[in-house]
Amino acid sequence: MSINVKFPDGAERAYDDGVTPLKIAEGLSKSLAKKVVAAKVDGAWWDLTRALEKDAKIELVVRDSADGLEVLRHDAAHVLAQAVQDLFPGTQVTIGPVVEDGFYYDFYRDEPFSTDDFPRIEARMREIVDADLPIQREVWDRAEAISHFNAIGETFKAKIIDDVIPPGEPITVYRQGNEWKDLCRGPHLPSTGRLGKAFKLMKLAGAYWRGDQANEQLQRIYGTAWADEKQLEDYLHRLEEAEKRDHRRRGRQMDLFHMQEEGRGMVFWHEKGLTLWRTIEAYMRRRLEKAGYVEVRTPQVLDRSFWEKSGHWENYRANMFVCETAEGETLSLKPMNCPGHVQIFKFGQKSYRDLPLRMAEFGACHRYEPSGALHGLMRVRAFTQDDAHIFCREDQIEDEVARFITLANSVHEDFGLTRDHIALGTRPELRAGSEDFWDMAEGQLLNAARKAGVEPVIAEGDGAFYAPKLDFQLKDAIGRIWTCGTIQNDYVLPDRLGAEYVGEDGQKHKPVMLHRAILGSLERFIGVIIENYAGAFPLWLAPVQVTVATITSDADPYADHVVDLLKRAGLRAEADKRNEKIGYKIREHSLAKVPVIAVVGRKEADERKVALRRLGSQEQTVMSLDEALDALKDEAKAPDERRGD
RNA sequence: GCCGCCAUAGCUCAGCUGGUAGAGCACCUGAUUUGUAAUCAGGGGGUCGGGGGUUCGAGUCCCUCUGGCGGCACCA
Repeated sequence: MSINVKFPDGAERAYDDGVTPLKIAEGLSKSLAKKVVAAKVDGAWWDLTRALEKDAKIELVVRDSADGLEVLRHDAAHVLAQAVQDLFPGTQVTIGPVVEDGFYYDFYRDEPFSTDDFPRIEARMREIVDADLPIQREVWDRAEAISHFNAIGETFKAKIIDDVIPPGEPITVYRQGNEWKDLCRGPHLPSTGRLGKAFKLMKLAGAYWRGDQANEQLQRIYGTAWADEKQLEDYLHRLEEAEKRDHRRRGRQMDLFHMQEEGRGMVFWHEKGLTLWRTIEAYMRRRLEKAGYVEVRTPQVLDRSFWEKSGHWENYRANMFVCETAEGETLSLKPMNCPGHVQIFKFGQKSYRDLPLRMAEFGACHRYEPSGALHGLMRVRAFTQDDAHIFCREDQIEDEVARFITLANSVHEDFGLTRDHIALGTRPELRAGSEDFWDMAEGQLLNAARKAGVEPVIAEGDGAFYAPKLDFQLKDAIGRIWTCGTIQNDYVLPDRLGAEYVGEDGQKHKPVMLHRAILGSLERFIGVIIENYAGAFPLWLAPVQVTVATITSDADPYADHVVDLLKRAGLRAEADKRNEKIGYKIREHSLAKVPVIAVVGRKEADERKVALRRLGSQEQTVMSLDEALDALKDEAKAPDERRGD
């Protein structure tokens, strides 16, 4: 009997019964046989040494493809697990999946691991690779597998079979060498040698069994693995580059902000950082005003009874900063702006003619975040949202959401961020409202997104407890994804707080409230753009736009004059008149990422000129002062001003 | 909050197995007036995160607290 195999390019060949993908690869070319790590048979993963069972379409997966890397990383996880169990008897294995750029394995062991153990573990991993242990797939009986894993003390594996693997699905066990084996879906390499040496253990972390805080605490070892050493080096290099962009480091270097012990999760904004803030805020105000928003401001601290009415006391108390007065009142700092906005909406009567009412606030909120969640500017306890609530009729929702998507896209682009995708967070497990309500609310967001020409990626269960949401996932200059911007269609809060408007029919109706933010919070967004631009802000955002550097003190009065004119032209300019060489000044301001350095010496002063030098360029352009003022004034326009919108 | 790691001058870091703190940059002073990514010389600066313990002796070892970092959990 023979087996007919179809290749992705359409070619077909016949093979003897029992042929394996590895044999097929060997028959095609030597180099392919070397590079191949697994196969896909009729679209399903297939081990190289597993015989084909019938006619099939086959795809050979090579090590440096995305699929191939996944196989390598999965094997690396197994090699890690074997190494750990060799070195630390009594350690139980749990799960070891592939993640972006690498893999991890969760272990259960009484004694903690230390990163000091990594060299030993890596060395043992290399021995396992060198030994080139054969890896074999075995199909086990379900009950037998459970009792076997229990018998050898691998209770987590037994639980996986019991709880996770649906009955009827085959139980596959991979044997690595003679002794070691692991429950695994596969596929795996034919032998450990094929993994190669391009792997490295990266970090150690705590994790919970099945992600639940109530369960056993496990120890997670993260590693990375690549097709070859070059790729590994490149990856490590990328990590270093990303670290250099770190907003916490750059924030310090550029004197933008700092944080200190007594205010965990609270930011001290320095002059330059606040300049950046104000530039962004001013830009947003222009955008919002043009988009038909009104701006309001609501109180920082409100009585407990207020939060009881809004439902926050019941649902959000754990995250609220609560305080008491000498007179015995209990108050809370606002964790959100929405209930306050409803009060403004409710003040006086609203008519359908007032809708949609788009109410914006740069709202300073405080939330008690768990200490372990705090992270630089990205996760803080005091932050300012570019918040707004759009009160509208149900039939206006889709249009408003679509308009919002358009606005948010435009804003994000102006900060050099490109959209990766929009996520639709659907009903979470704990939620308010009926299934019908959720069907309707999710449908509205989906339709609205499509109306704006976007097909959202579904994020199952990611919605808020009262409403589904659309989250903007943005990609920065080095390809990292950040969530900035969200919109939710809330039917619950306006109802709960008694917001009403008078409709065309003269009757009272309940408005729907769209919670939305474009930047998210100013803090976090500034963190994101610091990393996106690696501190080298475009001219319109740079805290210091122009430094006028003198060559000798002869040019000091002229430098002051130039700075004065630049400031009058609306530019943020400083003079550097220090008694230093021009090379030194250039170097310093270049490292400080000042976009334009204007060098002035005696010659420039005499001729009323400046020599402009742009960040990242070695060239100097000498031009008249007036020319330079005009040019810089124009270049420093914010993107919206440039467009004239 | 949980697990692991870390905490030395303003910053980046050195300080081996315990023997009473060091570099570069920054800062201050002086000299130098300089033409496009670091001018030279001198100087000041640290209760080694806090507290406790072991020891003749602790930056170094142990305990504890605080904070930071990396994950996990959380993230309307």
